[in-house]
Amino acid sequence: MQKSLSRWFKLNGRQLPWRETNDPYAIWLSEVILQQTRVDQGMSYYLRFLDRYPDIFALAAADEEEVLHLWQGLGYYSRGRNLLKTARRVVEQFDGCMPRDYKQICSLPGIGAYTASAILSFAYNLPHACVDGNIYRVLSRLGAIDLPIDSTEGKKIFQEEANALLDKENPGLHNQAIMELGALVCTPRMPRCTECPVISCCAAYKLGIHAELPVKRAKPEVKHRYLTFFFVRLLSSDGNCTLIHKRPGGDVWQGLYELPLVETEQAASEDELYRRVRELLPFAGNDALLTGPLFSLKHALTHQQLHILFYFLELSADQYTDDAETAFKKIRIEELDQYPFPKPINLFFESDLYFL
DNA sequence: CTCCGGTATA
DNA sequence: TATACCGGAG
Repeated sequence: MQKSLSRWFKLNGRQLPWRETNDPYAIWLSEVILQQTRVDQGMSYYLRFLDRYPDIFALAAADEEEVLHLWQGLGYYSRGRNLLKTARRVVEQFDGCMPRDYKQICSLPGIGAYTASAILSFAYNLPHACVDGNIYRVLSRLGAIDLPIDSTEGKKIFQEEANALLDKENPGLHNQAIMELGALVCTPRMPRCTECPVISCCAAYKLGIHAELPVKRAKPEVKHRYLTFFFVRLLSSDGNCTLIHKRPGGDVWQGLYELPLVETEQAASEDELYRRVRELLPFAGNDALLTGPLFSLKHALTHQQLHILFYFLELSADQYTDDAETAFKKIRIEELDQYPFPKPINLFFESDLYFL
C-alpha cells in the first residue's frame, strides 16, 4: 500500500513550487493560500507573494494594506490578515523560525489542525498526519467509512485513521501523496478508479459504493409548516370572550397557549380553511364569518419554517356550548395577558389588529 | 442556482 | 455545535 502509493506519487505527482522546497516559510505561505483554494487559482498568488516577500522578515515588515492588495481576488481575506499577524509573531516570538511544536504552531493566527500538520510534516518531516478534504475522501473510500466527515465523531475517526496510516519514515511525502491521489484520481465525481494505485485496498470500490462516499451530515432540511390561527370573538352579555388552547408536548411551544389552530402542509386555500375551521369548531355552524388574514408572519426555528396567518372569527355566545369545551378554554379577552403565548401570537396581539 | 472548504468565533 | 468568511465550479 505505502509502496504503490509512493511509487505512484513519484511518477504522477505534479511538480509544484512549494514541493521543491523545505523552507517552512514558503510551505506555510502555500498552505494558507491553498486553504479553500485550487492550485491553479492559488499558484500566481504564491509566486507573487514569494517574489514580493522572499522571507518571513520581509513579510513581517509589510503593511496590511499592501498584503491585502496582493491578496485581492483570492477571497477569505482574513487569511491575508492572519498571514501578516503570524509573520510578525513568528519574527517577534520565534526569531523568524516557524515553531516545530504542534501546539505552538496551532496557536498562530490562521493555522489550524490541517495547516499545522502540513507544515510540520512537509518542512520538518515530523510525523503528523494531515486531514483535508482530499484525505477525507480517500480515507472514507479506502475503508468504506460512512461516518459523516463533518460530524464531531467523524472528524475524530478520520484523524485516527490518518494517524494509523501515516508512514512515519516519510510523513511529508506520505501526506502529499494521499492528497495528490485525492486531487488527481480519487476525485469527488467520476473517480479514476482504473488508474488508482491502491484500488486493491479500496473497500468502497469492492463494494461498489465509492460514488456514495464521503458522507456528509444530512443538513437538517427545513420543514415548512403552515399554521392558521383563529382569533374567535364570542359576543355575550358578560363581555367579549375568546378561545385558547394549551399546546401538548412533542412539538414546538410545549405547554404554552395558542389560539384555535388549523395546520396544513401547504398554504391552505380559503375553502380548505372554512372546511377545517368547521371541523375544529363544530359549534360555529355553517355561517361562520371568517375575516382575514389579518396578520401574517414567518417564524424561523432551527429545523422548521413556520408560515403563520391570523384570521378573525366572530360568533354569538349562544353558538358556543360547554360540552364542546374539551379542547378549548373560554376566557375573557382582557385575561389574555395572564396566559403564556408563543412569540408569533404575542406579536399578533401587539399588532392591535385583533381589536378590529 | 447550489455546493465546496479550513479557521475563527460565539 | 453552528455559522461566517469568499470565490470558483458544476
